[in-house]
Amino acid sequence: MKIQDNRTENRILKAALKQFGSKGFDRATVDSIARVAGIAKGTIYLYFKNKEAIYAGACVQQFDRLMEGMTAEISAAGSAEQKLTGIAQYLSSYIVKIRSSLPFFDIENIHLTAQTLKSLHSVVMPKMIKMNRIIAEVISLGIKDREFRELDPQIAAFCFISLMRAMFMNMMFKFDTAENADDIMRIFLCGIKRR
Amino acid sequence: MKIQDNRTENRILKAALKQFGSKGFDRATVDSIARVAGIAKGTIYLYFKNKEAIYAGACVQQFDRLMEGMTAEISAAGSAEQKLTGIAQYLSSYIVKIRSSLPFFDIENIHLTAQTLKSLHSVVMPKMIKMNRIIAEVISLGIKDREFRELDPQIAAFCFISLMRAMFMNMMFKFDTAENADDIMRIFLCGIKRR
DNA sequence: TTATAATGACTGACCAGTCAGTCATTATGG
DNA sequence: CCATAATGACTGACTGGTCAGTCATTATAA
Repeated sequence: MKIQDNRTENRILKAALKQFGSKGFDRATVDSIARVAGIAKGTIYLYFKNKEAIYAGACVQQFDRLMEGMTAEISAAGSAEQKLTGIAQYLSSYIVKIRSSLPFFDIENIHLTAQTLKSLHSVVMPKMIKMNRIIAEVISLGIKDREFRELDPQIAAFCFISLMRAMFMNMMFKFDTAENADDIMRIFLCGIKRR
Repeated sequence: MKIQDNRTENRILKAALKQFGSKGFDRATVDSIARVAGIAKGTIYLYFKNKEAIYAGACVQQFDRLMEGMTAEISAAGSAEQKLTGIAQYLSSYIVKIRSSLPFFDIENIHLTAQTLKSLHSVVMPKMIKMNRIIAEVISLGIKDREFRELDPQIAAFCFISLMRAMFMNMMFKFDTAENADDIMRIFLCGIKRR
């Protein structure tokens, strides 16, 4: 009962990720989330106030997991370039793991959803800003070490994240990613490295 | 029904762009499109088979307009770098013009929608591929002129478009774009230029 | 007068959220 | 050790509201 609490909530979030990921907010039904989670619809409302809250919950969980893995990569030894490459690889492996729910990570989709569903904005925005800051810090480090040229780390971080995201979204629709990923990374790194 | 009233169809598409742009496919109602267009709902169904067809129509119209403007920039004199900068500026001005409907151009949103609404996929995909090819051709030119280094033009084009899109989406939510745009362009150009 | 264009009330399907009731588990007390 | 009571997690039929698409009717123009 008490212990199961967590299990049930997690089952809901897992099902929600899958449903929202594959169908988007509006087309995923609470019924379908319940069905995938293997529980009754009513149960969901014991754990979440409404549909938006389910979405927000899944969002926060995923962002937190991503952030955790990224910070692990950053604290590993190596140059700034190596850290960025490490993050890219980590993201890549994570994304493969949750492949079928990938569209959930379409940040612009989150943006859009957050715009429509006001309550999401306050939950998701800080996470996105934090993620940008974490990358920006790595780039700052690279600039200080004269590894990268002098540029605005925030903007470079924005480019990094945008390219990552675009690449993964692309991966969804074609299946020719492996070598492209390196090429894209190279363009980005050439763009910020000292020469 | 013989000679379709072009004016009415255009009013519908214009209203559709606004509604789909600000609310997304599912939350924009056909009623609201009719209201904005200043006609009755039934009239819409004289011009479009269903809601999807309205979306597809607006999509195609916007892509075509964009493509037209881009090819104009490309045929202007100048280096490949100048052409790319020209395209970026054109896109920027276009986007400012249709500001309130910007999310409509969230390509990943289209991706998502297209996945759910299979019929869209076949309409939108070729346009996206064509857009990528147009940019790739400019980059190929730059490589041939030894302006850019040897790299896969398709992938570089993908990076260019991804960064453009991300930038414009960002513009939607913050308002600090003007100078950022240059910085982002510089990172990209450094990434592909010969050194 | 006739053909065509436009209208908007209506329908049927769908879905978020509710709530009265079930049942397995745990607590109590004799 | 057993019988009864209390708990609360879980259920799913139901409701109220929304919206895409239809069609009988009306307006317009030729």
